[in-house]
Amino acid sequence: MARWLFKEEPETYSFADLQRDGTTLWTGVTNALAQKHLRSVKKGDRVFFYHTGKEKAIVGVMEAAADPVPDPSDETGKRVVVAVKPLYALPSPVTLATIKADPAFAQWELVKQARLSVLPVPEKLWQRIEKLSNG
DNA sequence: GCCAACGTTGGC
DNA sequence: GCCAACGTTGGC
Repeated sequence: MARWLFKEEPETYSFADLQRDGTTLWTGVTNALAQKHLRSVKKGDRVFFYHTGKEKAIVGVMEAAADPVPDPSDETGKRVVVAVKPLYALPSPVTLATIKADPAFAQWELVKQARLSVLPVPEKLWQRIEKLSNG
């Protein structure tokens, strides 16, 4: 099972919105590298929900509810979207500042490439974030 | 509000 | 097909 991080502005769609809806289609990813990552997602993969913008923190965990499917709104037929469902909110959000302060994350794309909206999370980093969240 | 990073566009 | 110019994004 692979692990990922998806970014979204909470003003646009927050983790609370996802918990309310029960499931949603993760759409609007247009960047080529982000799309490449998105196509690699498999049903059952775990995904961190990162609130970008003002908040800049990982706030929850969700799960890919299905494999990626073609984006119906994309005429080229090359883009995909992924259905996700919420699993649980993190005990406490893990902020970007916390992540940047920890050398373990120095090589991670979240830090190195700020504008990437879909990125893989190495297993060790995932566990470290869960640990940071638990205090 | 500014600026750096990066992606995209358009002229050649 | 290259690359400069431009626009957008996201962090500070």
